[in-house]
Amino acid sequence: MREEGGVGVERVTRAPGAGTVGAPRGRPRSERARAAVLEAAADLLVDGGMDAVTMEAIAARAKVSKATVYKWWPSRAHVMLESFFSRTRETTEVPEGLSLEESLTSLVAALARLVRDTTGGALLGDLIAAAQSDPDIRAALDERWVRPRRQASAGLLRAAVERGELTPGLDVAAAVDQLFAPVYYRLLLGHEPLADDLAATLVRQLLGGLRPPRPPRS
Amino acid sequence: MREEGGVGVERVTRAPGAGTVGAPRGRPRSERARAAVLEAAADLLVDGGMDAVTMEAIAARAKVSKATVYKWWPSRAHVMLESFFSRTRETTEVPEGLSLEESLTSLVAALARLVRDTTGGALLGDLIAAAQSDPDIRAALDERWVRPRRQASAGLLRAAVERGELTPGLDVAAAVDQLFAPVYYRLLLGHEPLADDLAATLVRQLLGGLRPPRPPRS
Amino acid sequence: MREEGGVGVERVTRAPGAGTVGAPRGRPRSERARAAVLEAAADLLVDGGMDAVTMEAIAARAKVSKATVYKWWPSRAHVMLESFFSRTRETTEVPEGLSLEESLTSLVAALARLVRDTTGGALLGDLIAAAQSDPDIRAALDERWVRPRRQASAGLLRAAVERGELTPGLDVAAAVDQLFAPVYYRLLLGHEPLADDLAATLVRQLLGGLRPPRPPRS
Amino acid sequence: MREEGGVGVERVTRAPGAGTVGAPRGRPRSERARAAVLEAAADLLVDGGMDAVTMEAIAARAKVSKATVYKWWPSRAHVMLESFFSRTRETTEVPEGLSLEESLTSLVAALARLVRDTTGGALLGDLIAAAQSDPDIRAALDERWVRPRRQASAGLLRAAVERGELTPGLDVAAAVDQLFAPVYYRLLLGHEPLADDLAATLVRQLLGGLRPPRPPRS
DNA sequence: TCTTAAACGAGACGGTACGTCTAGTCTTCTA
DNA sequence: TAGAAGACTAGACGTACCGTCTCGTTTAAGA
Repeated sequence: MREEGGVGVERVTRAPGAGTVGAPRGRPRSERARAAVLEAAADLLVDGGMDAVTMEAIAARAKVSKATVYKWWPSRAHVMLESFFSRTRETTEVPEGLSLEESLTSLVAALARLVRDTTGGALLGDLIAAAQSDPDIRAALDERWVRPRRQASAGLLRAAVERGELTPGLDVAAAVDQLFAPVYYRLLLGHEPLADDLAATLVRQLLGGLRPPRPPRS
Repeated sequence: MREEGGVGVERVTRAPGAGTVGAPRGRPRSERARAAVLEAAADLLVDGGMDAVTMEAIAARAKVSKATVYKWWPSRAHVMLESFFSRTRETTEVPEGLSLEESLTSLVAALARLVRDTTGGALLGDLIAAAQSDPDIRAALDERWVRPRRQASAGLLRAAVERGELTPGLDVAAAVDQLFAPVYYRLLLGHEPLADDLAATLVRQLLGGLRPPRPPRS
Repeated sequence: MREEGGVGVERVTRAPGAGTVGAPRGRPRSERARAAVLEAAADLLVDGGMDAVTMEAIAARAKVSKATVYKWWPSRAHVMLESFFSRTRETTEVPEGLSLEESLTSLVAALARLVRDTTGGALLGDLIAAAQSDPDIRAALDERWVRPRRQASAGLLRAAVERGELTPGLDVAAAVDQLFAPVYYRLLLGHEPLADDLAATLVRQLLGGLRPPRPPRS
Repeated sequence: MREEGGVGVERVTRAPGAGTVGAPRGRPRSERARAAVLEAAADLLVDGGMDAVTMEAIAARAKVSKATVYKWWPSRAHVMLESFFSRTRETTEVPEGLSLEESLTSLVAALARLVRDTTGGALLGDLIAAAQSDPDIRAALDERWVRPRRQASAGLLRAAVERGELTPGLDVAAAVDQLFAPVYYRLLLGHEPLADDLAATLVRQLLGGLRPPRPPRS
């Protein structure tokens, strides 16, 4: 029932191959319906919490038939997934000419702002929750969200190692987690606020370590 | 309706206070039913996933009336919460005589083992998921799970600062997150395995930092 | 589990046998509880309808334990049955010295007044309803309510036949029904009101027939 | 919520009026489901008594979802009501050319046979019982069952009065009750059997009265 | 006075049905 | 062919009442 192995968010209506494919037969997919569904899902989440986001409610709010929703998204989590990506045009790129510390801080801070200041935060939390019981969601989150961001940071770290700026024995995956995991952790548990300077603190503490700076030499 | 602000797991049948409290009236609560429910919830979770843990299924498996389940737990998440705590007799204590690094590693490793090797891992993941839409669960998790563990580590760190072993400018909360959050993160997203040496790596990298050991002196 | 074949309303606490039986051991039955239950049942019926008369509600309203109710009455219908009889001290006797027509009218009118003007009406309707699915109730109603009243009227009719006042070919049972059934019918269906002169009309029409008073003589 | 004042049994799918009404949108109602429910209800009643007719059991036996049953009938009594009418195609018409006595006997006997010999008897008894606590049922029974039958008989009686065959002072409503109420009475209480000749007896006794035929004239 | 025994209150328990809700699917007509 | 409308099956939800049970407490009569 699930085609193409997982969560296809961007569906290609026609194959863009070389040969003339001919116009797609029949009524084309309604762009209005697609957008309305994604917006309805986000709206419902924001002002009713996760439990309010039912397929029924999405269809009703988007003024779309339930069958139409099911036709294009296999579950409500998939709707939220696409809704999340469609409104999160956040980039993983980093400005040129920054120091390692500045670059990493920029990436972590971008995530923290997204989580704290936009509806994307709630969406993301609920998606991670949904991932606990839906492997499909978990895979999609990993592929399309976690992995790209981790790779960006991992790339910076590896380059720094090669430049001799970081220690060669570095466990890159663990280091990346030590920068980003706290943000997710605070999103999900809420035990501490996501302060403005959190990103800088995380980067500083990780790069520099927690030991005292340097015993004054005589 | 709920006493003592949220999820009471240990219910005191009679206050052992000074004054005579009087015997509890009526048929006493069935300990058998209580235990069966908690076990049924854990069993269902393990061999059917989160979606299999319905109140209906819990009652059926525990051979207990649905009304009895609802009488003592307001939602399935509360059942799982108590189930989790009742089978997680994990301690936050740390052996005496260990170095700071060893102590922290011990704590992180204990969490990683719990998450990776016991049913507590799945329970914990689902509880964090449930916390996204249930403030009651979130509060209970924070109070009874997150906070005690964080305080244990934070205590160690603060003591080390006072001993001069760690830098005074330390952001303790952030540091604790940098040690533990990666474990939760990997539990929830599964992007990387919870390797045996992860705890040691996390502690080493945070305490020592990522910079090369000794800048070559001319 | 049901002793003495059906609905025993008056329970004999001690056997009145020849020998002195001695007082019954233990705490005697609480007359207060008994009365409170019967009253609670009637009250609930009156101001909440049949559906409001649950064993739970009866016990609560009577401030009596549910177990106590079940100890003395096997079902709510039995409670209502006893409640009905205990507050219906209506007699089947007829004053001396009345004509047949007057006697019958008196009996029918007494029933009509009971049904129309007292809470006994609602009770009786609900008991007949309950009798449709509970043979126990049906038997009790027949034995303790229907039969005595029918026998009183049937006796009057049979005596009149013997006096030559009524036709010998009379079907007494059918005649009794033709006098009383309309009252029950109107109670249960409510298609026509229970007018004051109904009893007189029923008796007159049945005794005298519907044909014109005097066939025109040539 | 209920249209057309109560229990609508025959639902008009489309108004056949002058204006074009347009086809009904959506999937049409399943006739199979409707019939199965009605039959299941009757079957359950017959071989399990009134208490066996639960919505749950009806749905299960009809192999229909509970939601579907609730969608079309607000209570089990409504199901039984429609079930009763759908299988009771009994008429109120009377053959031409019969005497008044024969006509009335025919009507009463038809009712008695229905009550005694078909499943309609039990259905009817339970509907009258249900009417005691559900005004909706009471109204439906009155409108669709009691009233039409009473009017048929009342018409015959009134015509006879006009022909001079019956006394002008006749209370028609009471007379009709004296013919039919005994049948209902015996159905509900069961104190006497519904004998074959009951109808004839009731009619004869009412029309002719109970007094001896005619005192022999010298 | 003390023992014994039944009735009583409170209330937890295993069940069953309730009536509602959402998930998904299916069927029909319309655009 | 997509979409809208909406009926359908399946099954969990949380509640209410059922009738039973297990306590501790009362209230008498008998020892």
